[in-house]
Amino acid sequence: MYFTANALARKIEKLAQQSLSAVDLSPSHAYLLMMVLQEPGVQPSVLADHLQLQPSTITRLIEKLEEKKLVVRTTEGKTTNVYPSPKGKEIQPKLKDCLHEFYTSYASILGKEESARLVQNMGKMADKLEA
Amino acid sequence: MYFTANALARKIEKLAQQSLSAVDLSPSHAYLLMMVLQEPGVQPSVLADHLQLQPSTITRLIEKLEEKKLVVRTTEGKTTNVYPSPKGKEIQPKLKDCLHEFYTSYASILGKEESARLVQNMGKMADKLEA
DNA sequence: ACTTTATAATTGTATATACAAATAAAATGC
DNA sequence: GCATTTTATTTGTATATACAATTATAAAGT
Repeated sequence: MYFTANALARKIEKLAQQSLSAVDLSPSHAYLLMMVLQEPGVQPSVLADHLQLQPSTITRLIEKLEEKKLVVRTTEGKTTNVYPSPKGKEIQPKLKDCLHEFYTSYASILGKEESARLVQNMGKMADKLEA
Repeated sequence: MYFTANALARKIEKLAQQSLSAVDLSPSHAYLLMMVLQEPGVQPSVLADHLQLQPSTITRLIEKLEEKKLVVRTTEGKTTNVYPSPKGKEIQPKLKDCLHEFYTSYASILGKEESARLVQNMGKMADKLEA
């Protein structure tokens, strides 16, 4: 179980990286940017929740995207909002294409239904391990 | 898919860590040591193969176990052999218990059959992603 | 209103893993 | 039998993520 779960995660990661090479973003960065584009002003805590990553990790990801001038951060009191920059908005279509390519590439390898089922099962398992 | 696979891997990792706290080893170290105990003199390349990790990662894991005096390495020509140390042999029963506890803990959460099926499916998927 | 507690985000540091380059030895081709 | 290629391992460096501690602010209790 331990190895299988990890090996799969690493292989999926690799596949995603390949699909995303056109936008020069790691999978996590790409999904984070996607969320910011879909929900401008979203807070880090919300991102952490959706992406299932620790807040500190989110901070680091945002920093990287800020360096690349793809997002901007504004802080007001204890809350921070993350917005897409013009450059970030610009690459949205390309990004969407890449993410879709990632989907089709694993779906073609595993089959649409089978991959959907696997995702569902893994999710169920992850949920149960929550507690 | 991307997040689910990663989230699951991280949660499994955590669960394994908890089970292994009694032997103070990370899951990877524990499984590597287990393999060395079962096959004394095993080569890094074989370990890399079985544990599905890069050779460089195996080297790093062995280094750590050597520091802890749990294994020893001998090099002859271009091949290296890894053997358990007396201390390594000593903790074998405890290690076995911990790994079994890890198994029972996820099996109890997910059900025996369901977890077996998931492992199988993830493995199949990982294999297909090989190429 | 002031103290206490809870929440949001960040920073410092650590771990796991990988890739690419370096070494070194063995195997192969001619 | 030497030159070339392949194989095994290690080293240097980079990335992703986490945990624990810190900071800063807001909320709640009295």
